[in-house]
Amino acid sequence: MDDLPIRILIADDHPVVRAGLRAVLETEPDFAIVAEAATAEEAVELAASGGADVVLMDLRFGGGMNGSQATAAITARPGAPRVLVVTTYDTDADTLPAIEAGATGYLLKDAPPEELAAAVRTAAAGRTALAPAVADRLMNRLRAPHTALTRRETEVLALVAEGLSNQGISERLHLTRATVKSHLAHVYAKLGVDSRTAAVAAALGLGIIRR
Amino acid sequence: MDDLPIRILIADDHPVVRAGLRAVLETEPDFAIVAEAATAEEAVELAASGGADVVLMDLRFGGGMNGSQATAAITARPGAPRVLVVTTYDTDADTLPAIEAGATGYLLKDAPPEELAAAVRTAAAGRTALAPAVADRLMNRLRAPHTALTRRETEVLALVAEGLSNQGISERLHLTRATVKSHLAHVYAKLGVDSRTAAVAAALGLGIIRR
DNA sequence: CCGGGCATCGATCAAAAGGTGGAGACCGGC
DNA sequence: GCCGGTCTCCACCTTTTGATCGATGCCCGG
Repeated sequence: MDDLPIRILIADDHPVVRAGLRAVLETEPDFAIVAEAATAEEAVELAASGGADVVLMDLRFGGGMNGSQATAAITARPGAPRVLVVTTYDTDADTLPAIEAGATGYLLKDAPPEELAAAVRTAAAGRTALAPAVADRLMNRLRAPHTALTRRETEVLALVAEGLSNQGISERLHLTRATVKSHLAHVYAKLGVDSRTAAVAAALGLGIIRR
Repeated sequence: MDDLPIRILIADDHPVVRAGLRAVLETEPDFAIVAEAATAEEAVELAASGGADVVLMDLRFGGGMNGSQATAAITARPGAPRVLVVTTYDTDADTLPAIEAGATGYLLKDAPPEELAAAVRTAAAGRTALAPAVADRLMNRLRAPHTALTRRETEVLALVAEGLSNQGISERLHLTRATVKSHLAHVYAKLGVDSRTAAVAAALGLGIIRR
C-alpha cells in the first residue's frame, strides 16, 4: 500500500510491556517504532512533536495524567497521530472515557501479535479497531441506555461503595438524608437493583465505579 | 558464580508480556529462556519435564488453572524449579495464595528490568525475592491478624458483595437468617466496620474478596 | 477430657434503609 | 416560553439490618 513505514510511539509505564510491544511489532517490516514514553505526559509531548503516525497508549500510568487524558490532549491538535489504546482492562469505566477522548481503537493486551499488527494498520488508515470483547460491550451499552447515571448519582454511589451510610453521605456532600435517598432511589431504578450493596456490586461489574 | 546459564521458563497468557519478558531477560548473558507457556497447565507440564531453573509465572490466565494452582503443582515435585510470580496485581487475595503455594518470589510487572534480572538470580539461588510493595503489605498483614475470616464468614461476605440480602444469603446457603446475621456480626468486628456495604468496601480493599 | 474456636440457631429492640408520592428551583434546548 | 432533566427537599410507612443478649453441637489439640 504505502512505501513509507508506519511510525509508532509506544506509551506504557511498564518496561516489560514496552519491550514486548516493541518485540512483537518490530517483526513487521512496514512498522517503525520511533519512540517510547514511560509517562502520559511524555507521550503527549512526543506525540506533539509530530514524529509518529500511531500512538499505542496504555490507560493506567503510575501517577499523574492517565491514558484517557493523554489521548484527549493528543487528539485535540490538528494533524495529530491516531491513538490506539492497548490495555489490560476492559470495563466501561476504562473504555468509554478513552473512546470519548478520541481513541481510534481499543485493544486488550492479551491480543495475539497478528491482531495487534492488524489493528495498528487499521488505526494508521484512520479506521476504528476494536477488540471483540470491547465491541460486544459497547453494543450492549447502546442497547441498554438505562445505566446512564447523572454526575450526582455517581457521586453518591461512589460514597456508598466506600461504606458510608446515607447520613454520612449527606454530611459529606452537604445534603439532607432525603436528597441522598432520592438519588439512590434513582440509581436503584437505573441499575435494576433494590439495595445499596447490590447497587455497588452492579456498578462495579459495569465499571461505573472503581475498586 | 556459575558457568551454566540460568534456564528460564516464561508462563503468561499475554503474548506481548511473554515477548517483553523475553526481550528484557535475553540481554543478560547468563540467562537462557528455554520455553514459554501460554496456559497454566502447559507451564506445569513444561516445568515437570525438568529443563528450567526458574519459572516466571503469571497469576491470571484466561481460563482453567490459575497461577497459584500451577505454582503449587510445580513446587510439589522434588527437584522442582523455583517459581517467581510476576504479575500486575498486588492484593492479598493474589499474593497470599501464591506464597502459600510455594512461590520463591513475587514481583510486579512494572518493575524495572534490572530489578527483574536481580530477582531471577535471587530466586535461582533459592532465596526469596519480594517487590517492596508486596513486602510492605505482608508486614502489615502479620501485624494485624484480626482480618483472618473463617471460611464460612468469607463465603457469606462474598454473597453480600454480590448484593444479596440476609434472607437471600440464608436461602442460598441453606441457613437461617439468624446464622447469617451471626456470621456477619463477626465479620464486622474483625474488619472494624459496622455495615454490610462498609464490609464489602474493606474486604475489597484488603483483597479478601474479589471484583 | 476439657477448653476454645467454629458453625448453627433464637429473641428482642433500635436504627437504618427502602418505597411511595409528592414539590419547588434551575437550566438548557426546541 | 414551555418542556424535560437534574438537583434539591419533605412526610409517612414497611422492611431490613445491626446490636445484644443468649444457646447448642462439633471437632481439634493440649
